[in-house]
Amino acid sequence: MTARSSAESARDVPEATVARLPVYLRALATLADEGTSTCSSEDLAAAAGVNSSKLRKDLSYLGSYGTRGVGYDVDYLRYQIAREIGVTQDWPVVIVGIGNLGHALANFSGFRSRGFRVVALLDADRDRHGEQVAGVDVRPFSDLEQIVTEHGVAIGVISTPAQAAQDVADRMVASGVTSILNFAPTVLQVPSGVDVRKVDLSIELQILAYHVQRKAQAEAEAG
Amino acid sequence: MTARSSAESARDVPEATVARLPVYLRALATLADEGTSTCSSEDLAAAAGVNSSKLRKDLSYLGSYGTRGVGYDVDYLRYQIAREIGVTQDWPVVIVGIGNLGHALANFSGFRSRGFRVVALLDADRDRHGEQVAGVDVRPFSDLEQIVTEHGVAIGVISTPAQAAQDVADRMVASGVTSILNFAPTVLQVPSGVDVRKVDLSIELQILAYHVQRKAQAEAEAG
DNA sequence: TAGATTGTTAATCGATTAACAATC
DNA sequence: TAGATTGTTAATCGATTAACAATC
Repeated sequence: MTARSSAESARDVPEATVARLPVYLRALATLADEGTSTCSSEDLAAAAGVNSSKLRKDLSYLGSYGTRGVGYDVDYLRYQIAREIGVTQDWPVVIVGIGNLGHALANFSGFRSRGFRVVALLDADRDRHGEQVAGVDVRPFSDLEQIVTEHGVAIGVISTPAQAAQDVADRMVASGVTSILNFAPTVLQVPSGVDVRKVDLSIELQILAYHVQRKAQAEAEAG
Repeated sequence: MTARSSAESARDVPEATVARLPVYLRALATLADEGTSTCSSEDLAAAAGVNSSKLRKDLSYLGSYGTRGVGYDVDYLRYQIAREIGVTQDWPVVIVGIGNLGHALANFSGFRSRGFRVVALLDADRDRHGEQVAGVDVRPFSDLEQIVTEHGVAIGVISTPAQAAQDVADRMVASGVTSILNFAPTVLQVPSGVDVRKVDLSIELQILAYHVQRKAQAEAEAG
């Protein structure tokens, strides 16, 4: 619909690349902590666990931030990637479902250090209201809309049981949340334009189990 | 090296398909709970959140378990997928790092119901030893090798801080673990033949942040 | 200049999807 | 038989990778 201004950095970073940018960002942070000020694509690729061709291709979608014959300035590249992802600012996040997992998420230190700020913890269970987790009050789920509006929350985290998740997602979307990280083991239906990413422990384990079984079969056939 | 016996079910299920099989399995379980005994690829695809072409293509790698003009028998297909993944048996799992997240994982009920059994919880911190979490004793990390050998553990879960994770992975691999689910925010180096899957909260949030930012930019340009 | 390393090209590989023949 | 739905084909799309020209 809108003609893309050629002045702004080329959009249309492939999804696979977007998913790796945070990995590069972390690898760069580690290199910086170790006192490294310059690195080659080979160095950074090794730290990120990818091959250097892929790394250079990924970075090429953002711009030309390296120097031929020299490599990349760690701090500079770090800033450019952070800017591309959008974590030079802080994102307010709301967590719904303060059970075991919700507790762990609320206490997760990586939140704050990586560009996110937990502005509210919500739970449907009255008995939890008023309780403090990681210095934040647990409040009624019905406060969702007010909190989202007040803090301009765009990202919601769902750590409720599966049967509550769809309703929570619906309420989040209705309140203005456009991106959801779902830990509940269920498929969420959301309108187009809303992004959902899911983290599912038992799915991950089942994928691993498949490979264990396959390796065992391969051995049985070889032996 | 070994000629594949043509009698056994065709191996070489694409990785993308393997990652979806557990999703289908869960959707089938939901359908079964609702009393559905037969479903079309359209029904199952909707429940799994994929399109039906993809579903049928995925299932075709396992065999021909449907009936043209009719659909799939829910229980039968469920068993066939469970068998393919390898979750008709129970897999012993060890969790290392019993902090907030480790607690949540140990208490996770989906473990048992989905083909996994937590046989040990290990932590380097003496103060936690003897503590019980979800009915399982927390034991010293040095017990790892004995436990892996005794129970034939192939799958290990790492929920330690980042700086401990590589050492834990090394010790797991040395003990005989061939598949690792890593919750620590660090890239693990493992020998070939060992599978690692990682779950990383801050990476997931950053991917969402990127999309929120992109949507905001698109709106700004349109408006 | 010579050596090093980026950014890009082009070939390859794997995944998705629509369409439809096979068949219940 | 007619209608429904699978399993498969083939076209398309997106991701990966090696190779190398550009250039510091």
